[in-house]
Amino acid sequence: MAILGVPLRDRHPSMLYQSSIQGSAGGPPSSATRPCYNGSMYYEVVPEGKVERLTYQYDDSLFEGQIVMVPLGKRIVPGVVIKKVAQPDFATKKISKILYSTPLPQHLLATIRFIHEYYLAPSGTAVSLILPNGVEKKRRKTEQMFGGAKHPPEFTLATGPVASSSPKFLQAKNSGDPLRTHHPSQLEECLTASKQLLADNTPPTHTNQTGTIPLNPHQKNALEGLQKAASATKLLLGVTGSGKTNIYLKMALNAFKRQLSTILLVPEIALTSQLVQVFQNIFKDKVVVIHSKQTEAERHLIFNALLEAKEPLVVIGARSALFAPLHNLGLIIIDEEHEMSYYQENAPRYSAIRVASFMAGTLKCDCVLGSATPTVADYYVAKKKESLVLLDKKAKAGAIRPNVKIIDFRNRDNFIKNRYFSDQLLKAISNNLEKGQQTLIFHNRRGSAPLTICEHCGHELVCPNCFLPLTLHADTYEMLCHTCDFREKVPSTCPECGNAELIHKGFGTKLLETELKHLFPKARVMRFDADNKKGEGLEAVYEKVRCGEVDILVGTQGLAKGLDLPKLATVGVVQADAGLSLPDFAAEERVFQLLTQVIGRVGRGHLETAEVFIQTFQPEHPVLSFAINEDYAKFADYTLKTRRRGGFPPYKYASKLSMTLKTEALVLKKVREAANKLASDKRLMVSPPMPAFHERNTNGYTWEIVVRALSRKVLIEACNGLDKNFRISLDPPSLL
DNA sequence: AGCACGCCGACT
DNA sequence: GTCGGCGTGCTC
Repeated sequence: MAILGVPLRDRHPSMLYQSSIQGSAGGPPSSATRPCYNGSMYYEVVPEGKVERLTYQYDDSLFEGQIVMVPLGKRIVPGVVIKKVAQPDFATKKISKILYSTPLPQHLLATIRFIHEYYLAPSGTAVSLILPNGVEKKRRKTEQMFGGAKHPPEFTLATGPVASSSPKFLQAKNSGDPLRTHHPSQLEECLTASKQLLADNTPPTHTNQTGTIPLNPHQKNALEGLQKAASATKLLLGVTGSGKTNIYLKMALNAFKRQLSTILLVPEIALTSQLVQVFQNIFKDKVVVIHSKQTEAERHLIFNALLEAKEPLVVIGARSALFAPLHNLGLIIIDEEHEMSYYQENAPRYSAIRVASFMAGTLKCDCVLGSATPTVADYYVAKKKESLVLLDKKAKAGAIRPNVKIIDFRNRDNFIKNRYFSDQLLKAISNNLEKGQQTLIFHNRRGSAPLTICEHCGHELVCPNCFLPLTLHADTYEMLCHTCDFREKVPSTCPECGNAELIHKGFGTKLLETELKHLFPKARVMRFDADNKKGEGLEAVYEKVRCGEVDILVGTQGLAKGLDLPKLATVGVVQADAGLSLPDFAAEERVFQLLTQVIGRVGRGHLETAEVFIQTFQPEHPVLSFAINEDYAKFADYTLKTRRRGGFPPYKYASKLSMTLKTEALVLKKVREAANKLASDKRLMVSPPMPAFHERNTNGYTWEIVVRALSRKVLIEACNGLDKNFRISLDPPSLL
């Protein structure tokens, strides 16, 4: 690749077999790229940080995408070489160090630019997404790094020589297989399939790969639909239990056979051990899991291995895994694509869905979005682009539709025995207790009581940092801020007037837990929410519930994801409309998603009957009936109509501009100024400035403007020239 | 992240 | 008229 150590061209050979991006974008004419032995060469580099491209000098040829260290102010920071340029008319500093001879894959360079232009984010923040923390650091030998006891379960060090071409520390661990301890689940067939595959002794490392993933006719249909879809990004709308995983596996295997890697994004890796297992059974040591428990050094080593990998891999991880430096990326799968965790809230504010879609377009590869409840915006786009594929048959024989009952919270006759739990729900719980079956109770508020006020003077207890109401936690006798974790002992008297008339209003999961323990003294009640002790994650709770150590599980919506409990007979939603009153265009959508997930927890064919009780103040709300009837299409039509009427996404592009300053007067002045300026453009729909949902914190006061336009280009242009104090959020998933 | 720059109030 | 507080923005 090089003569006398000098590369012949700016494109690394590893990029050549890939489809080139955007024609000739980037590369200078070949005459300019000829090696230059004594003169200086100049390169645009994007350093990490809130920075754009800066020009540096270097005495040798460099590849586009090479990772370097550059001086920036008084510091030396990592950066990425973007392209070679002519000598600029200003003084330049010298690139301090070359960190890797292998450059980043071309599609990631295009992605840096995309995030900058599409989200108005500084290019340097996009670079930070790609480079691991401490790329510049020397790391100890891998044996030491991965040999410790604290390393995560999915990884282990392969000690000694291994007859495999993959990097040693990427080897998947095969001991402690959760398959042996776990009960059947929605992934059962995949597990069976992968076991068969193992029995056939045809791991993908062998070239004469004959193993196949058995697909039922519906799945086969869906796969064909995906292959025929008009655009690179496709939406797989698959109901719970329809076997989307089989289709993911099949497509990843197809990519693998073509020597191409797959990235599989999941909302939270902690809840995904089964999915990881299924992929590891098929792809063995070619599976690389990226998760939040990895240390900086481990992540760095994985980055190195991916960058240098010569063979296809399957990378599984949360949002940030999308930026894995794979040179042969051939497929992106995003599971549960509606999840909020695919949006990054801090700079660069981006949607992993949109960025993945861009990457797929760039690489001309598939991007599959999977969900039973996709966002209506993604549904709308997929349908319009003829890239929507339905998978609506349950794969599992014997799966039943749960019996869903709506209970009117306003009718107190339904709540004679208890003010939070309807008589019907209580009856179902006692039935379950007799039969040794389990109950799941959902409520969206943590703590005991979300509001504490003085009856005498009306003073409300608020957090001194966030100015948000403090929540009573009766078990520890503390007042807690759910935003900044501030805590104090419950005051006996009002801090304002000194009166002892403090009362606690509303109810949270801790209160419900206490109530249930009262109502069913013999039952084993457990609570799961963000207040659980460290180390007592969902997996641990899940295991306890599975083993039958718990009769009633109370929790927030975090519980709704991924649980598969064979003895679960009843699910209760304490107040289903809690989210409907939020002043946000996506509020109904999130309630629909939650209810659908909740209903999906039961009726998986383990028991003959399954019941869901939905208590609500708005029993006639259409979103409830769409969820109960499991009718996504009707829900989407209804929601799209209201979006069109209100001028919200996907019919208009939206941007939220927020500014935080020391004094209210100052923000107000600046925000009004900007709003007036924006309003002069008739193509824009500008909301009057509003105080933010979290109006006040220690940094000052926050106000917001929402700007909408039919054209995204118009919106971008309008947002581009604004006051630098604005935080710009384009296509925000929520306007709260 | 660190530093220069500049704008405003307090003081020689 | 000068010193120094800190808020703003640049770093090739």
